[in-house]
Amino acid sequence: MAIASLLASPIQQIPIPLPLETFVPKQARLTLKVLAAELGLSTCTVSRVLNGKGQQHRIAEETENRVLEHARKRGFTPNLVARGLRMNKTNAIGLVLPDLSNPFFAKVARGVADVAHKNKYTLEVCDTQDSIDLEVEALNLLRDRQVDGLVLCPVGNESEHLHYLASGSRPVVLVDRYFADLKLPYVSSANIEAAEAATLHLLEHGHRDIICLQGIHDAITNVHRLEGFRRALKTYKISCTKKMITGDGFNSESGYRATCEILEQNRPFTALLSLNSPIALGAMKALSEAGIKIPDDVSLITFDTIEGVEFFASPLTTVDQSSRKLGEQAVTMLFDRINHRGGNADEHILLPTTLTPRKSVKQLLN
Amino acid sequence: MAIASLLASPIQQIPIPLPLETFVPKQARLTLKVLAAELGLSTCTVSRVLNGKGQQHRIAEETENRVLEHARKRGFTPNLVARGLRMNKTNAIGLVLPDLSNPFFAKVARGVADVAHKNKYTLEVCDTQDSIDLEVEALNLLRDRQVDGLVLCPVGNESEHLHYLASGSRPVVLVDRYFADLKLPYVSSANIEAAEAATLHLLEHGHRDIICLQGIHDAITNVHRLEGFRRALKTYKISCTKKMITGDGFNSESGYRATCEILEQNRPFTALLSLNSPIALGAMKALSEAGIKIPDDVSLITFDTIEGVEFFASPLTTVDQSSRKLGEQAVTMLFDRINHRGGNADEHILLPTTLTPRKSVKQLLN
DNA sequence: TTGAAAGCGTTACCAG
DNA sequence: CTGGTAACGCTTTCAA
Repeated sequence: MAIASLLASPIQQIPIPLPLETFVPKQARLTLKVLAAELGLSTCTVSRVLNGKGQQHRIAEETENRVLEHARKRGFTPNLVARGLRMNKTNAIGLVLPDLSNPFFAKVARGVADVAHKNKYTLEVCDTQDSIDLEVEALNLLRDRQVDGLVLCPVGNESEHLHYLASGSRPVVLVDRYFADLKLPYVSSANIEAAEAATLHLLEHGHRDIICLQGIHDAITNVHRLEGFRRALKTYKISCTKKMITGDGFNSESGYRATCEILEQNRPFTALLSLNSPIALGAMKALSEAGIKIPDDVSLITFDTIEGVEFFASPLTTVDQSSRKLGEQAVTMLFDRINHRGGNADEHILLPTTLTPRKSVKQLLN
Repeated sequence: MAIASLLASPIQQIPIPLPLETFVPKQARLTLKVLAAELGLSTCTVSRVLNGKGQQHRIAEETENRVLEHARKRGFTPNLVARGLRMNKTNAIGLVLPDLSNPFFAKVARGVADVAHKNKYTLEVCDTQDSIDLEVEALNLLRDRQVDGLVLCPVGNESEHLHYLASGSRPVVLVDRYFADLKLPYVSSANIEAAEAATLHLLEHGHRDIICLQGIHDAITNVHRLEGFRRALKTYKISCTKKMITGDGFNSESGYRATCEILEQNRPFTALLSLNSPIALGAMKALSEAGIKIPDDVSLITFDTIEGVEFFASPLTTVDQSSRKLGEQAVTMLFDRINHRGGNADEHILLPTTLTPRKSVKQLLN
């Protein structure tokens, strides 16, 4: 019917619906190709100019200016994924660490991020939540994403799953924790000396019954800190018994539990050495619940500082690592390798630590 | 000479050095193509099987198993950069925030990281170091890297450089700080109510001379917290004068300076409301230097908690945000958009906060 | 049930 | 001084 009436009036025009893409022209993404077309040049010329290789290829200054100007006007930006594929280089590095919400690691991350940025690199971060499975997963993911290198702070005490990294094609640098049998460069703190100094500090203040609250048993940082602990004791001719070491994790729960236990068991002690700050916080909780005062009843030194420790009822004496610097150093070493500025698997850097005496260590008279 | 002697003994064989790559065959990367060749199949078949589209394309079960088995044996892993280019989807999201080493943001980051991981996404993190220039740079970088979406915690009080994000093709969700005139979804805390509750807490304890230590003036979180402050005062029929608000940054320096100033000027006050924890720490430093005790001489409430506040000489009463949840919520909203599960620019979520009374607020008798 | 071939946006080799 | 063309490793039509 409608058609009939239309046919009856041949003058009337029937609008022919255009295919949708004609209405909404599929807004071609602004690529090198369209840029080149608009300029009447080839993509490679445009590419060269935009990458500052104009001189190198003796491109006419006028052409160069035209390209630059037009690219600016059109707001062209290169697709870094395409570039990454082509160049087999993504300009991204991976950072794998156990817990971003732990201030120590957060500061390491900040250090890594800053240096990465200075080197025009992007940072792909994976939080492994203290799980070795997630760590493996993260490592695989970042490999598949073709990152140019990796800063890794491994969790746990197994290095089995890491050995292949040593022979991999992309450089890896460990930070904080590492493994002696692993052929990878690392940067960490001088933990032996740090623990030794801390323990000596206690000993010099007359403490003889010291208990060390440790973290993960086989973690190298833990092993080293224990060694420093023993060394100091030895200097004072004290033999280090099993009873003087307790705890099983770098978290506050472990610190809390361990402290509760030694309290229940009535083990004699006048001082605690805590191997990181969450442990110390846990210990303090246990002590305060038991009505035990720091430093009057028990002295305490801990690794790693805590924001605002100076305002604690008993400001803690701490052994501070340069957390930020650890990150900076690690990623600097990584870039050395990425850019083939040397660096081998035996490059091991240990940053110095600082003992900051506050008010948590009592001078015993004896 | 050497040549002459060589010519003299024609029997002697002169080893012709092979080009290096003949010695070390350029170990072809294990790609779909070589995998397919090894199997005597086409790349697309292999691709389909490996992407679990075997059923969909009715690929013979036997073929499928052969592919799977062989891929496993050869340890094939896909190049995600290539896939990203092809699919125009990188499975990466960007996270832009002012300072990773600030525990609040670190926890937000942790929240984002966890949810991103659950969704099989990688996180590209940029620390803007509280600089608007770095923020712009980060935004551009992540755009060029073709991230599928962005969680942004903007710095500063200008939103000029962010408006274009609203009309961009990739979704963006703001977290913590946002701008009223910016058409972007956000998740933040119920700051007005939080500040109101905190101020009321002080008022109920008899405080009438309260000074608010603020952060960045025009930051929305700051504006809202001030509004809550004023609301509470109004309830008590107190007019809020300029003298009751001071400070100019969300950092400890600002808190320290501001507190020193009001002390020097002898402005009367019995309580401080600090708008974040670094500010509070700065204020405490100033107070302690002046020999002023909390809560005896001055009461203090601060936004955001501090690790171990409970062990402070005067454990601080705090207004706590669910920092981790902020991150989780933001990135959840982001994924809704990335996956086209709806979500519009007007989706604004404000998470509730908690007031935790400790010992830093004195009950005044009057 | 499988394959050929195009194409994502770059860069780089080799010509001219 | 500039351009054609072939990759990079993958996915996806379309065809068989």
